[in-house]
Amino acid sequence: MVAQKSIAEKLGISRTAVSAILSGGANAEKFRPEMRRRVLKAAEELGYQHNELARAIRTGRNNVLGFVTQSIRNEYAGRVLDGVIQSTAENDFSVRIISINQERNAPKLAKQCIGQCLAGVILYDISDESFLSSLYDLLDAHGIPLVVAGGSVKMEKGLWITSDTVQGGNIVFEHLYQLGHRDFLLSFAYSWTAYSQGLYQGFSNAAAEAGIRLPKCSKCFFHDNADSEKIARIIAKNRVTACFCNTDFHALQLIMTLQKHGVRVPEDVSVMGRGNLRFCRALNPPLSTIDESLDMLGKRAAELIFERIGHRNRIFHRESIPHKLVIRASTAEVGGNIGKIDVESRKGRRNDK
Amino acid sequence: MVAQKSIAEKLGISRTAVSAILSGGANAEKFRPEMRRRVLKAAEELGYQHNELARAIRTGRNNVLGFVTQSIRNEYAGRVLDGVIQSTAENDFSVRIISINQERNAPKLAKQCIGQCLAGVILYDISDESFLSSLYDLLDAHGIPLVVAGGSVKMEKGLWITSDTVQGGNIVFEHLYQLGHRDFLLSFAYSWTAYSQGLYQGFSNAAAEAGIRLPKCSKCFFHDNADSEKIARIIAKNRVTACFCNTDFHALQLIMTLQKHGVRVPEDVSVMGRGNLRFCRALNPPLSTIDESLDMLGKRAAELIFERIGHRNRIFHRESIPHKLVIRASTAEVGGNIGKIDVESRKGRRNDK
DNA sequence: TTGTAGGCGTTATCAA
DNA sequence: TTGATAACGCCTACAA
Repeated sequence: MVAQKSIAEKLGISRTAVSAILSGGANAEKFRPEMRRRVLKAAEELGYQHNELARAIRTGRNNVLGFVTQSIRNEYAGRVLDGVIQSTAENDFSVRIISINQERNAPKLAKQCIGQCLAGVILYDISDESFLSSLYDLLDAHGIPLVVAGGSVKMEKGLWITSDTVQGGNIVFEHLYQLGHRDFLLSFAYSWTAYSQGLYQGFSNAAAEAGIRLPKCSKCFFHDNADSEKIARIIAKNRVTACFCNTDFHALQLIMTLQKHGVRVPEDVSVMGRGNLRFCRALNPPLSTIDESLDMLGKRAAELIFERIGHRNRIFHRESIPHKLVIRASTAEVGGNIGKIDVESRKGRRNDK
Repeated sequence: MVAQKSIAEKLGISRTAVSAILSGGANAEKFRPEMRRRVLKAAEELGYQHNELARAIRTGRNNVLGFVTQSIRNEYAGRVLDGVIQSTAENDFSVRIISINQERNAPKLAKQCIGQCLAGVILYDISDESFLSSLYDLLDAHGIPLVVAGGSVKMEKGLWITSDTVQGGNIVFEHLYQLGHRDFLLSFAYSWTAYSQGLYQGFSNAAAEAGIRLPKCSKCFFHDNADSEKIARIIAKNRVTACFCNTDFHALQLIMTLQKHGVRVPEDVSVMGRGNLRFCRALNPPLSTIDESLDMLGKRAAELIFERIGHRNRIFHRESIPHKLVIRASTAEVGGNIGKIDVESRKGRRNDK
């Protein structure tokens, strides 16, 4: 390996000079242009490669961020990571992936992060409170900032960045309400998560403001494919005209099931999802959904770390990223087809638009 | 930071002893159990954390692999990365992500890899030959092995691992042929890639062996949603009973378009995709497809690097991973519905099953 | 069985 | 403006 030493020896100058010039900071300015040119030229000729590890060990800072997640093989995590990478690339940092399947071993994870001298750690989609808490403490003891992204735990320490779920539920309601819908079904998977709770809260708050008290059937959960049949039956029985699913996958399943039973989307029932996954636009009808701006989430997570690096005081910070409404063709105005299908179950329907 | 030095000072022993004992190898065995216990206990008490960077700089090897890709936000790359991570975790390595959007700057990338003392580099889905070639040379000069995964360039140096596209095309044909299909349409996006070429070759080879000369209409390419209308028309006109799309996304689009026109899948036309993406099982009908075993691809890529570490001789190695057939409900036996729909365009059809 | 000395490549500090 | 010295944390050879 060609190190600074080789250059110094070749030119017969000190290693100090070589280091200062190659690092290119304010120190390099002090040297004569002639000297600088000679060093740079020699470095080029010898094929010198800067050793980041040596720099990191000396300065005590390694320009690497850790990205911890349960699984990287889903589109959601990929988008967050993409945002993190964008931000780190701009700041000459790089990203290390740490995948902890179901394991929640804080000391072990902290050991990895500290051993690699990470400048900061981002967790995505991990919501085990005691795990997060002890991990935060362990890293904090070494001055390593931790950002929890997309988690749904309430903890009064550390840096947090989440999607604004309440706002998300809000804009879904507004969109559907403006289309004239008054009879809703919320079909949620993972209903126990804070994420789902937030969406529901945002939706029902907005509904309340609009003078609509959600009937019992409007909070309803399903978890697998089989249950989308159940949802379809509930929709038919309860004269529901709009359904909000908390993932695009579930919206997809529901649309397929509805269509199988001859229920048209959006003519008979409007359907919305969440995520704006890549397949949404390929569907028929293309799926209306809300987009979490997950790349922005990742980007901000990295930025929060950059802001914290160097400050050792414990700080509590929480911020959220708003959802964006993505209107496609799976949602439409209500009313055009009432009475044309499934007449019996709809005869008592009020049209309170 | 608590280093070995602190432990040595506290116990009044040499740093050598501490290092040997903590590293836990054969050298540790030489020390008295009593001594070992004392050191381990002190390490625990003081909160000692092993510094990987210092170890790496001393030994010259950093247990980190680089994973380079254009974009990490798609399901394909995520799966490969997942496989890489699995394999690295087993070997106490970790993974660094390097995202190079459209940029193909080999010297810059090599600099990053060398500067971080990476033990090896995996490229996924990058097919620029001159870029790959010079990157290989630059890394090779520093003894860093490079694995090209999923690329489609033919180059006679380095380590290569790809999906067995010919075999993939083969099993698609076999599956459809066994179902009685004789009239095919291949609808490919990115048709210029070696990947697509391989699939086509595998399919047509198998067809030739079965005594079927693919008619002109059997090689047909489309790139966006609008064109799936065109494909649907071609299917109707040419009495096609089975269609193979080279991505699940395109299969999805096609199915949607066909259904919109009242063509039933699989009763009227069988459709296959490639990728086994997550949405496949949520479709109606669930999509039959071929799975590339991308996690296996990533796993093998990492293993190839582990095998090469330490050997500095240039070597050429190429291997491929077979596709797996995933049969769902979008493919079915031909014949049940011939003549029932779209009679005009089908009346001349031969049933040569 | 344990300790000493030296070095990996870099940077910080201080002196010249 | 440049150089000498030391240090970061670890490991390896060799000596005791």
